[in-house]
Amino acid sequence: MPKLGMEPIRKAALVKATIVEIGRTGSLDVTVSQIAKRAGMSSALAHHYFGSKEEMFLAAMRHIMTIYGAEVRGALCVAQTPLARVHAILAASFSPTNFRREAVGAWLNFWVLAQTVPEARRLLAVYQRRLRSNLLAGLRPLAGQWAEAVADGLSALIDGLYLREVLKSGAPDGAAAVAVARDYLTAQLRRAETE
Amino acid sequence: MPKLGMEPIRKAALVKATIVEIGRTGSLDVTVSQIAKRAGMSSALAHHYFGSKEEMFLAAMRHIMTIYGAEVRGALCVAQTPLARVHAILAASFSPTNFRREAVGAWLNFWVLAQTVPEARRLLAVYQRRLRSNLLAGLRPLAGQWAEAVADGLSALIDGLYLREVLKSGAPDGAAAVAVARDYLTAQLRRAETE
DNA sequence: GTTTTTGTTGATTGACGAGTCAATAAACTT
DNA sequence: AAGTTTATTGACTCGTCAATCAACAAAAAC
Repeated sequence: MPKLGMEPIRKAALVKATIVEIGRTGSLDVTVSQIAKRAGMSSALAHHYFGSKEEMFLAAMRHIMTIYGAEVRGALCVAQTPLARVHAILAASFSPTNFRREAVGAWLNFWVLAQTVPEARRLLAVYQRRLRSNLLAGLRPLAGQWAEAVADGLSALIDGLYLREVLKSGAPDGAAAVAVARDYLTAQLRRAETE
Repeated sequence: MPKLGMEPIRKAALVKATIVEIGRTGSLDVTVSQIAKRAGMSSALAHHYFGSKEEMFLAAMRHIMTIYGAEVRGALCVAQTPLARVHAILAASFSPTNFRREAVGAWLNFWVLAQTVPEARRLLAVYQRRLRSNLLAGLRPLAGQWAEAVADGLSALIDGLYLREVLKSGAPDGAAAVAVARDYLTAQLRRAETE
């Protein structure tokens, strides 16, 4: 049976299954067996490819971040004006993808993981730096010397709005979140103009 | 040995121990035995007073919320002007209390819990409504018809800034978070004035 | 064609943990 | 004084689970 070159396929399947299982249970309390079963293999094989459960979590985290990063890049490359670039980031941050159960479970639990696992914290820091620099690229032409302050506020607001949307009862409303974020942006830009 | 009237004492000790253990491990992966040991009793007794571990978590969550609520009330009652009231809420939200390891662990993990445990979600909704109404009381005289929008943005910003501060490497900086939030407030109020 | 590398799993190990139970003992009730 | 309620725990049940290992199979290398 052994086809060669299975490693990347198996690993990808495990990463996907890990994210699905975290989404299903809403916590990191998922067993390697559950993950392996969903990925169509034995738990021993999962341990063979990733040395431990923690490695699986970290790989899953990397994958979630990669997807988010790709979405942002995709939205950015069609944006022509600085303002459009910022709007594109907002749209990508509150896209339906990010509100899927698996993504929500992943983000919330990765925040928990980042408290204690240095590698998880590092990954989160990378994401935050990238978001900030993407925002800055759009904001500098718009807000000049205030660009940094606006970028800091806006990136925190993005996380906060996301948290609100995913934890409120009822379906999350990405459009509403975008509206609040744009409102913040408008207020800050108007101030930057008049000062 | 059996003194009567131990129930409230034991329960309080267990709640406190639960929060400490969650803070110590950074996750909900704490055993009833660990909690009971820290609270100075057997795990059987812990099960006797709270029927299950989940009940302990929920009691801990209620306790954290109560403390936060008390801090906000305390700060509010010395504030004379509407603006001072909003500032008081910001100060309370980013007080050193909330940046203690135990509080951080509690909040992050309660967000995770709120995904799947209805009672946890309810408690979080109560906290959010209270925060919003406290903000509104201060904002209405300042922002008039825009008060609601500003309150929504500000409360999300509070959560987002908290998340950033606790997950960044290095000690959290409450003052910096307050500064960003005040900045947002200033920008929104200026706009409300001129429109 | 034998050796090495890669893929794969069933079975096992060794540990831990939530919740229950029976038993003990002190304090209140009648 | 007998009975009831409250406090308390050691021991136990029943289950789970991460990680390892031995073994087998097929492809590649030599």
